[in-house]
Amino acid sequence: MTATTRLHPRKQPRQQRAQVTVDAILRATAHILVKDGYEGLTTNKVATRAGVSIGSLYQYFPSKESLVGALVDEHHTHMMQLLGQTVAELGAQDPENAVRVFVKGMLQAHALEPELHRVLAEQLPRMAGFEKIRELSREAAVLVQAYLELHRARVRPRNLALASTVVVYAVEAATHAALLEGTLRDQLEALANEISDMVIRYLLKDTM
Amino acid sequence: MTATTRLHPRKQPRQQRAQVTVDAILRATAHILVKDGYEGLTTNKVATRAGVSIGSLYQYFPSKESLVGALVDEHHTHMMQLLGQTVAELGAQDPENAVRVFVKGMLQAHALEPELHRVLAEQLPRMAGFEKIRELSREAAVLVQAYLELHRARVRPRNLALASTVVVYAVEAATHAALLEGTLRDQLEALANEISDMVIRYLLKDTM
Amino acid sequence: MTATTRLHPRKQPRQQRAQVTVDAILRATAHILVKDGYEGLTTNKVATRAGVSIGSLYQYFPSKESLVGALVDEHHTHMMQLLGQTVAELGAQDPENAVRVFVKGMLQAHALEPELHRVLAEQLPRMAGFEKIRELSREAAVLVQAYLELHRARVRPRNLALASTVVVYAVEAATHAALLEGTLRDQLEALANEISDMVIRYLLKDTM
Amino acid sequence: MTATTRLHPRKQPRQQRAQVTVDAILRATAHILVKDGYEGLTTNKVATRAGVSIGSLYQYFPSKESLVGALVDEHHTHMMQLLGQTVAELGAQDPENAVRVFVKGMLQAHALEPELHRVLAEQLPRMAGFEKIRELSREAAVLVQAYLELHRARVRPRNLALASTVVVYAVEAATHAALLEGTLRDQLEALANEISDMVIRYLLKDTM
DNA sequence: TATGAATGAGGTTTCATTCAT
DNA sequence: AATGAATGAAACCTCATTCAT
Repeated sequence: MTATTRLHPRKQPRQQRAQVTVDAILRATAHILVKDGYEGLTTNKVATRAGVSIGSLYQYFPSKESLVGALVDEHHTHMMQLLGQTVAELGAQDPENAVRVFVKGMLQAHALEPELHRVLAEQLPRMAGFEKIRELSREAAVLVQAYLELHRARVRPRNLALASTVVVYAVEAATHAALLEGTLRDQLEALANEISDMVIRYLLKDTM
Repeated sequence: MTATTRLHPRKQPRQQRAQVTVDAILRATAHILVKDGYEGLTTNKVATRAGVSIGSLYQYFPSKESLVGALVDEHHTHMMQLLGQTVAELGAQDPENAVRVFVKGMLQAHALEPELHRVLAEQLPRMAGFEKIRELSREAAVLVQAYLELHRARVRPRNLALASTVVVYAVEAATHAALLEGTLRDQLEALANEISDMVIRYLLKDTM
Repeated sequence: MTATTRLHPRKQPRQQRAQVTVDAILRATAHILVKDGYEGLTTNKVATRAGVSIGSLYQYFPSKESLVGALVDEHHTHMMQLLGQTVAELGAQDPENAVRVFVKGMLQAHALEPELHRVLAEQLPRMAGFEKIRELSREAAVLVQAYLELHRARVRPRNLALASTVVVYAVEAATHAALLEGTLRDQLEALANEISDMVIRYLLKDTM
Repeated sequence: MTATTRLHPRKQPRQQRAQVTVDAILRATAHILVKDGYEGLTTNKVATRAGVSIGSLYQYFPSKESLVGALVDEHHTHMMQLLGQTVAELGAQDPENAVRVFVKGMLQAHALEPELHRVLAEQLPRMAGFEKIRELSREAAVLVQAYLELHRARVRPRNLALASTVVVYAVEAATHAALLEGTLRDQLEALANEISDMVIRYLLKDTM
């Protein structure tokens, strides 16, 4: 027996009924995470809200961590799908528009389930299996850096790794601020413009 | 008034040895928060590490939350002191240098106790008494906006409230990334320059 | 609504073995209350004596108070059932006999579990949920007053509310004294006669 | 070292200052007992309310029990003094008046500090040292029985021990009911008359 | 397979009491 | 004598997890 906790779902549900159960459990987990935070998340609460017995929950998730881990995976996948579509559109654009599209894409990705995203990003203990949400920035930075290298001629900063990191974290932070802190939630359009302006002026030569 | 848990220290130590005890408890709290995260923080661990009995801990802190709250206050005060000094120097500088000084100040403030800062910023449940660290950004934004209004002639964006928010969150996020994610910790100088470049180009007319 | 502790059972047992558990817990509670008093009652002692884990206890009783409250309810119900039967027989009797029957009924009701009754009546803190045992007297007084009003012609005192209160408390006290103080426990018959004599002479005209 | 807890005050205060301290402590104990019940009585609360340090409290009372024990003694002494005076007047009265005087005396003795009396009578754990309040009835019964034997010619019941017990407990219970349950507190005069009537009719030949 | 009863380690907190100053 | 800091056993209670049905 290894010392690590089980982190992965216990089995793939084969029957449709089982898939329904797994979904109910994940939805209940998300609901309680948003309502009560990670501190307030208990497996019994999840089971009750999902309308299944605690025994059934443990049929599909061998531990509390595997439960949260599965939700993190799911949420991460959703966001990356959306972001992937956005990035796919980037090549066709001139760099300035590309920035605007990317920033808007980031905002949209975070708007998917903003409250759940906040809990997953801010309140999870730092354990194996929970890192994916925070790694999202790193993944985005890689995509951005690749893009910048393709358009190196138009790019002003020389250290592209550093520049892409700065850009991604800045965009991400402003996005978080906007969606989660509430103050900016009704001026998303204006905000997207400001962030885009900032990034364009920072990254590109001879603009605006 | 809601029936929340007691959040404030229970009594002021009057003898010197009591002050020593209180300090030891707060140091132990910080140590364990950094090592094990909020999830791993227990009052018994704190007391043991502080070398005092669990009873002594509860003489001064009526609940686990009050313990963390006191640490948050302390850390917040330290950071604001440092940041306050930085801001005091700003008036004498021309805007471009002011940005560089400010960004450096933010980096220094976060470098004070970076790992503790990370836990306090990222892992605390959202409760009354734990918000101060996250409000730090809002406080900084107010300072920045005041500065921008003074130098409005040199400032490019028109919506100063939005601009200062974007700037502060961006700086803060890049700072976090740098100090906490590890990858950038040995290129702080370069990072400060990049962030400063970004902010200057975004905020100021006719530069660089 | 005040923020009092939870006072009511947490959930109904659905399987039979759960009912067995709940019963065992209540019996253990009674046993320990009698042996060690309310001060000596701890949830761990109860669980151990009941032969269940502390967790099982808290599945059914959300707090120590709810445990005692449930026992109070149960005991109160038992006593009122017995007393109700006695009162039902009263109508058929002439008043003098009715008194003798009632006094005997009170003695029997208290003889049900005299030591438990003592603890419940004498040692419980005054909290919501623990009042029922002491209210028993008030309930009995209401029954008595109704009876007196029916037989007003034979009754000597004019203030029936006062008279029934005096009678009930006097009977109750003498009963307690007899069953609990020990000195009188082997002359219950004689005692019942004395109390009845007293009440009859007090309440009824032209007797004895 | 014996296994029993220390029950008696640690030392007689010699100086007047010390007597003041002891009084303050006992008054604080009474206050908290009335306000919070025995459950809510803690030595630290007592010391704080008395305005002395916890250390000083333990100079005079070696344990919590000795503290309550001292208060019980004091209260018992007060009541017995008052009752003693009443009983002293009894000899000069004819039996019927004697009963009325005695009942009134009982009511007065209980009216001394009714709320404290209630807590001491109803909520103390059954330990050595706390029994005095409950023994009060037994002591009163002895006095009553002595009186009845002196006036045996006028007394109707033959078993004087039983009769005096019945009488004393009945009086005591009605008194408790009156002073503590609240409903009767404003008709004490009428109540004294009812109780007296009851006792006279029970005890004496050819009356009323 | 599904249920929910049962478990118990371990968490937070209190409070009578001791002891250094 | 007085202070109040310190102690720690023991209380209440939670919750992830197991297992009998």
